[in-house]
Order: sequence, then structure tokens, then C-alpha cells
Amino acid sequence: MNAHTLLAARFAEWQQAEFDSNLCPVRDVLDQIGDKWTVLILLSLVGQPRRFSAIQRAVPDVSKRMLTQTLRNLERNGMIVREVYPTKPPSVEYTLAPLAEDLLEPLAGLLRWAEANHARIHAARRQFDTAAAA
Amino acid sequence: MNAHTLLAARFAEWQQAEFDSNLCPVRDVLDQIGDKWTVLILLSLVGQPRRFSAIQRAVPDVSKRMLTQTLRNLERNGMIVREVYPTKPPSVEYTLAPLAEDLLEPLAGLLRWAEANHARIHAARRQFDTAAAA
DNA sequence: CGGAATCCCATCCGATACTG
DNA sequence: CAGTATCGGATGGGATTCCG
Repeated sequence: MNAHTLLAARFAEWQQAEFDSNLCPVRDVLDQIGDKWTVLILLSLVGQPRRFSAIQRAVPDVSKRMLTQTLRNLERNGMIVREVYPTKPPSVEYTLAPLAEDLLEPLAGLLRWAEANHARIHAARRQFDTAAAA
Repeated sequence: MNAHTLLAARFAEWQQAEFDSNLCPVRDVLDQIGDKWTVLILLSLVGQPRRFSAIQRAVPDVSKRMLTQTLRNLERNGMIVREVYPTKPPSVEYTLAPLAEDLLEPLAGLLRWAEANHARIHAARRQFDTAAAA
């Protein structure tokens, strides 16, 4: 069963029986990974746990506020584990949970597609924009 | 090369040489598919072109405003083709472009993961929330 | 039918300041 | 060090109205 057939079939199923797009797994996962920092933070934790400030250095643009918020949300969803070491000053280490490890595989597929095709996308954009200018 | 190694390596590369997260392909694609309607609309077009109002029926909650906006954006990115038939009243048909067809494969992987694991996510959330209540 | 225009609210997110 | 609290601008997105 190829991807087309599968997706078309699943979509048809979701539509049936009072389709609630907020409950749909598609949106459930896309809402999570679609935000500004989640994926970059997850990637920074691949293969190595990191402390709060180490993540902030690895993902240069993220503010403390958004880093805290995104980490909390990831922890809530069972994607990362937060461990506090009661040293002085305190240090906190974040580790990918098995759930997130499982996510890496399909995520890698998506990112491969992104790298392979973002040139095509930008070309399409330029063409569309110059056509629209007329 | 497994997904972990690949992702860690790519992430390390992106970090080097004035990493601009807005330019990074990761964000480029996630910004696109992470919004509220894009993926659902793409799925509604798998295997069959549809007209504007047919898409709206297929994706029940979308407003005309957001449908128009999302379709424009998809067209701009070369993901769909818009064809106008000058009938009266006019009819407009939308078709998946090859770029979007290519995207279906990695997207299907992600959605499979979502369906397989959203129960685990909800369980983690319940546990986190009850723990936080104390 | 397939939009475009306008209004408006909700939230996202960054900047800044403060804290145990 | 690893946060929390607060503010305010930008953006997302729904509802409604109008149009060729």
C-alpha cells in the first residue's frame, strides 16, 4: 500500500463519524512539532542530554522564556525527561524520552524531503511572486 | 546511517556558519505544514482534484477566509495547481503538484507515528497534569 | 461560485526585569 | 543556573459582509 492510497483512506475515515479536527491525530502531532522551537530543541538533544543553558547555546535564537515553555510542553507530552540535580547553583538536565526517539525516524524523513526540495519551493515562490507583480 | 546519527550530524552542520533559523530548511518546511489547515487540505486532494467548495466540505471546520489563504500559500510554494474554468458561475479546481506528491511519503510516516503514539502522548499528559495539580 | 475586505479577538513570542 | 512575572507588539485565524 503506497502513501497516496493510505493517506486518502485515512483521511476518508477521519471525515466520517463526527470528524473533530481538534481530536484528529494529524493535528495533535502537527500542533506540537509545528511551533517555532520544538523540533530544533529536540534535535539539540539527539545523542546527548543537555542542560538548560547548553540547549540555549545550541539553539542560538531562542529566548529563555520560550525555551522554558517549550521544554515544559515537551515534558508534559512525554517527549523529554527533566532531571534536577540539587547542586548550588542548581543544574537541570534534559534527555530525550523513548517517545521522542521513536519520532526521530519519521521526522528525519520529513527533514530529508525539506532539504532535498527547498530549492524547488523557493523557485516556485519567486515565479509566483514575479507573476503576481504583473 | 540511522535517523539519530543523521539528525545529530545535520543539526551540528546547521549550527555552524552563522546559523539562521529562519533560513534553515527545517523551519522552512515546518512553518508551512505546521499551520492549522495546510495538511488537512493537502490530504483532501490526494487522488482527486477538488473544487473550492468541495474542499470546504471535505475539511468541515475551515472558513472561506482561511481556505483561500491556505490555498494561495500552497500554490505559491508550488504544492498545488489552481485552474480556473471560465464558466458562469466560475469554477476553480485545485490539484496536487508533483512537489506535494513527493511530500506525501514522508508525511505518511509522520502520520503513522501520530496515530500509533497519540495514546501514549495523552497518557503522559494526564500523568503530568495530575502530578502538577499536587 | 469563488473569492476579497474588514473587523476583532486570541495566542504567540520577544524583551526586560526579578528570584531562589 | 534555571527559571518566573509582566508587558506589549506581531501574527493567526474566525465571523461577517460585499463582489464579479
